[in-house]
Amino acid sequence: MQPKTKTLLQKENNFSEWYNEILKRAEILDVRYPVKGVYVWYPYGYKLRNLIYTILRSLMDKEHKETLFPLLIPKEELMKEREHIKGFEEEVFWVTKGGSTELDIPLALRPTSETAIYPVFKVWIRSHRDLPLRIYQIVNTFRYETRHTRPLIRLREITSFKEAHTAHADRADAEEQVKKAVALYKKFFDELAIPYVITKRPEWDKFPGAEYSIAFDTLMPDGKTMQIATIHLLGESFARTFDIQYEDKDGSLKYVNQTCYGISERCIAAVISVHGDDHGLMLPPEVAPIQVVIVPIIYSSKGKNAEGEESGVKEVEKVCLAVYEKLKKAGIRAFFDNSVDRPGAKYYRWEMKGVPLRIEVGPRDVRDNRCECVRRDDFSRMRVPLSEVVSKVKGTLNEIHDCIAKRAKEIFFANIYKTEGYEAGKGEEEMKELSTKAAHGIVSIFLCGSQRCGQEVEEHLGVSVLGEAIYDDGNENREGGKSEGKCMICSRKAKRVYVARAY
RNA sequence: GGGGCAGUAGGGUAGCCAGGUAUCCUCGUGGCUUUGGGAGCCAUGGACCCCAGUUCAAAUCUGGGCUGCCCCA
Repeated sequence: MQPKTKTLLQKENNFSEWYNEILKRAEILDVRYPVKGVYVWYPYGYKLRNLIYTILRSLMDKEHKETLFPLLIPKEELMKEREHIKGFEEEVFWVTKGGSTELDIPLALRPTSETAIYPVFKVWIRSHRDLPLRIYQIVNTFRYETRHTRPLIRLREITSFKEAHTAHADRADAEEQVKKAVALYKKFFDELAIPYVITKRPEWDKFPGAEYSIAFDTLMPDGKTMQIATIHLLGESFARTFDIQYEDKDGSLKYVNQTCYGISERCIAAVISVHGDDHGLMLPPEVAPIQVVIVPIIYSSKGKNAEGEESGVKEVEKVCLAVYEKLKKAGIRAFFDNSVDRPGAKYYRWEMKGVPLRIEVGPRDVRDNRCECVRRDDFSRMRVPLSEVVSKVKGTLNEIHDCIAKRAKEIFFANIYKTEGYEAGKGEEEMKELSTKAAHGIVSIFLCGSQRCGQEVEEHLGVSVLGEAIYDDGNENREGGKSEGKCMICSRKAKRVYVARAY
């Protein structure tokens, strides 16, 4: 009856430990592979990954074509774009030998694919009719991280990098694409019920080679923000480096204008961390590998009937299977847990794995022609007549999505602290308060664009500047507030900027 | 980037200071009894991160490597 060693986890008090335990117990990732910063996907975790990426794919496929470029990039290509390579140089894995023969040209394992893709863009793009060109791929990329690696978050092999690359006839069209990408990512994270802020990264923190970078950040339970998506306007810099030109209607040769944008398995880390609780994972129904688990309650403690146990067992199983078939037919990912464990053990197992809804069927239910449904998000229990199972389950799954989305948003926005005046942080006390707020959330202040002021704030508050708040319109949660003010350091003209401790 | 700690069965641990017999829990397997919130009993299986050094003898001491974790910047 009493749990002995398998105690509940504590998400709030010790997020780090909670996170590692969850990955293991819910069978998402096995961290025992003997190479630093690379991990093994368990089947259950892999299924979760694929369901999440199915959503992403279907969003991408509307306007992009999926492709696949090679993992290996010759050194010359990788080194072509100066700014770009400066940003990655120290993180590149090199293949320098074939067998025992030293390679003439060292090959890089892609840290990202610009330099693999753009030489091909040069060949593919000839006329204005080839534009806009929008492609994407979902691949693994490699970075020699020297800092502390963390499953799904800081990896040496990113296994699930969705990167999109687009080429356009002019800058206006490229900028339009940036906006579309932002809208697309919004939809994606809304489906995952992950809240976010969108910012324009400061000059000193943009993607190497980009004109500007836009990023989505979410808030982790330990109060640090995590970047979960980035979108870059590349302009003509790569086009000039890789000589990607097209012939315009008037016969003139012009450089293309480019964008690129990406999402990695950090989005999975976000789903796990934002929604999970002390019982384990809590998956949005859209991406749950198992949406409904059916648990049979074979005997009641006193309910063996006179004809012997067999008949009771069979009745319960029959009803379970009937429910299972119905749900399956309705396109719901259901699982009938007919294993030998006792019911309680099954409850704990499937709660850990984040299954949104559990259906229990016992002798009493069979007798009354019903089953019992228990929600993962609030553990509420309801009795459902067998004839209404499918519609009730569908409705409840939708409700669960809305509830966990709402809960996640409330927590998120409760942890954004907005200042209005440039007086903010002027005195010791004020600075202290901001610092406290920044310790477990996001702080919104006014800053001019200079790196000096940015760094001063970073040092004083122990934070990173995420960037200028943008694309706020249309989000009911970002209640008003001035968008322009005076820099809290130098009091020059400034914009609203988010700062936080970041991953 | 700087500092600290650790690695013992599938998982979690005791033992290490002070060298000699590896502890407990969980887990796996077989069996019987059980089943409305982590079942019980019996039997059984399984480990000292790697390389070198010191030593009659190394999980234990020394050096190096690999891997993991924590704190600070």
